[in-house]
Amino acid sequence: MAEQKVQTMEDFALASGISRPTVSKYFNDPDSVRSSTRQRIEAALAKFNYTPNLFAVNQNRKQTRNIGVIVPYLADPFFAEMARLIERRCIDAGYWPILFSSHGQRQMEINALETLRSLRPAGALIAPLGRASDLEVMRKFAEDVPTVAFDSNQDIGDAFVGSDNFQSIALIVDYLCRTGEPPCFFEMPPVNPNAMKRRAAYIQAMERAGQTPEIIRVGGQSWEFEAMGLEEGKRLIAERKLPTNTVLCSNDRIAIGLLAAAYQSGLRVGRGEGCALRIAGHDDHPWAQFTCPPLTTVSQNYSAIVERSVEKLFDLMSSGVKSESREEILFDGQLILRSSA
Amino acid sequence: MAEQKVQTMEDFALASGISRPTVSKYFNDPDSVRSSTRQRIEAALAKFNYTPNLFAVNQNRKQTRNIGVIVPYLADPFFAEMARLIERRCIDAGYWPILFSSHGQRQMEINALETLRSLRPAGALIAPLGRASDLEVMRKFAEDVPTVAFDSNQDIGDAFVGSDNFQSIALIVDYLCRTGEPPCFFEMPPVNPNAMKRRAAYIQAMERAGQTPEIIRVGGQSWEFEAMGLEEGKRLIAERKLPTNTVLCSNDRIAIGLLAAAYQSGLRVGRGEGCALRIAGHDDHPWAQFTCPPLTTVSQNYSAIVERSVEKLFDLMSSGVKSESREEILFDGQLILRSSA
DNA sequence: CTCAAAACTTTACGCGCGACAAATTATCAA
DNA sequence: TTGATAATTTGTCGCGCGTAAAGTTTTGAG
Repeated sequence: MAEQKVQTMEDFALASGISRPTVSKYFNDPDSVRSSTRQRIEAALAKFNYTPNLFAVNQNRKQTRNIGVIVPYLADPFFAEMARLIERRCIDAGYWPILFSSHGQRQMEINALETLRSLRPAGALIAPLGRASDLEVMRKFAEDVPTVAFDSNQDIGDAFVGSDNFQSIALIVDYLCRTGEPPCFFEMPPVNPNAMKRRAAYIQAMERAGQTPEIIRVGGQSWEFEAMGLEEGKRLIAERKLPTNTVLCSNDRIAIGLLAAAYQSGLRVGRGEGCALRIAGHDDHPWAQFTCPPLTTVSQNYSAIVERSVEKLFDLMSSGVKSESREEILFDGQLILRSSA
Repeated sequence: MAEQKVQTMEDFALASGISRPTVSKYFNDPDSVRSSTRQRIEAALAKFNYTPNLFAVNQNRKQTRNIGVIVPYLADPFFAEMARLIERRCIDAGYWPILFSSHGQRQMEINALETLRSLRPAGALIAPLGRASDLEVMRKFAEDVPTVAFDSNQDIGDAFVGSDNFQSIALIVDYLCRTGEPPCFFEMPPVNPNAMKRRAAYIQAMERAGQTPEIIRVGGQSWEFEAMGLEEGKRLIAERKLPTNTVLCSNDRIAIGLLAAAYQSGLRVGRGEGCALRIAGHDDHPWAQFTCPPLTTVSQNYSAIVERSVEKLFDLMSSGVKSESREEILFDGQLILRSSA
């Protein structure tokens, strides 16, 4: 079989005995051609292993099928998992997700936005860095590209999808108050609005329960939450500065660090007899089930958040009009009882 | 200021008073134009915020500046970290890394390769899934694109960069034998050659030390190593089937699961008095320092592996010729002593 | 000031494909 | 069989840019 090189759609059309425009139509929507034609094309496809040149395709299409996905920190399994779900969902819908990580750095986020823009994406799903974000740049981006924000509500994009921190934090505060000493609150660094909201939600929930809020304050902009939880935790334990024997951590990564600190300090964590400390988290991080002891926490509804984000984005993309009002969609968290609290 | 729309390079050239070919030259290499010209262009750039259309650029360039990066499982922080380092390195060198995750699935890896191919990348850095990989497809890909494989040595690509499992496993086996009961070996699922090599290395090291190898066998192709370590570990402990009081895990994620199993079974882990079990891992996973107790392990030289992979790829890209011999570059591991063993 | 080299401008072509209009052919119901 | 309709073919244009050739200007050394 003389396998001539089939590089262009022209070549392929010739080789398969179909005209180029029809082949083009097929690639845009396989169901738009007669089934007999489709079969002939697919037979040729199997033989020649041709793929349209994505650059040429996207240069000419009015709208590309690219969807940009930007997450603040890919080494955080929470975002890795979200990214995984989003990718799958987009691919299934016939789109091409392109993943960027800001790696916790302002400039990387800006770069990602610029690169993304030059790809003329049909839409974007963005979890902003938060305080480190350049909102100006992001707003300009969102003016041109349908954008859904998730996780961190920075008032950018045409919609936001995330968790209701006030509901979820209240849930676990109530649980902790009901089953033992009221919790103090181990903050995460104020990198994004979630940090602020969770703190406020904690205060609100404590006051409603008639308790005095106690907050372990944390500064900085670092995303190395585990290290922070460990170091700060060791110090607090050594200096006996923990206000109560129950600690609610602003997120699970902080809790993982604090669990390590407790272990290294010889404190037994849990809600049973002989335990000196209760530790709870927030997010239901993929590895919260493997900590020692397994972490009691509030789950974020990963799949619901992804599902609605993508759905909302597709709506925006197809409608074409910029809605004047920014929609905010919040999902409830769920109590995940394990043995750490 | 009448800000006319500057969309194309033509517009931009007109607006900045420079000819289009010169502008084009500037974007390809800012140093290739006279500095006075460069300043004029950059002044206009600040004013008009123009970016060349990536699709048009890449369609015409003989070689794009895209570099494909494929990892088997992005939710694994080891790969997340590797991806992060690779991305940074490529961007610094003026390339555009595009990240794909196979999510542990054969078909996703094939898709990634196909999508990547249609981006006509200048090169690719691939950590293959391993046994689940379609080697046929991968080899065909590597015929057309300069490819460096890392982490998992599947005999594809023009070079391989990774760790010397025989060196690293021997290191920790010797340490464990020297300081206590010789270790048994808790396998990872045989997803890739590393699994096989580490097992073989363990056997070799034990025999050289005059000890009898004891292997806890694991099957399947799952990438959920922690869950496997936890469940299998609980079973083994409950049924008292652990051959020795020292367990060397094939990687840190297995060890994290086993640590959780030990904790939940009430076994104290460590090398001190009153400890029932020693557990060691392999890789120096980003979170090995936060386990309870902190994990003794062998580190992989992340930065060296990344550095050499990227360097090797750039060599291949610039030389243009396919070297007839496949180079294999292995780095030594280093003993990381913490308190789990 | 002179002159060659370097940098620039002008002009033109082509990349691979989407999109469209007009002409042709295949399909299916009556 | 006929006609209407859907599907396909033919032909043609243009997307935004890289690239090359040929002509023009600028630069800097002597």
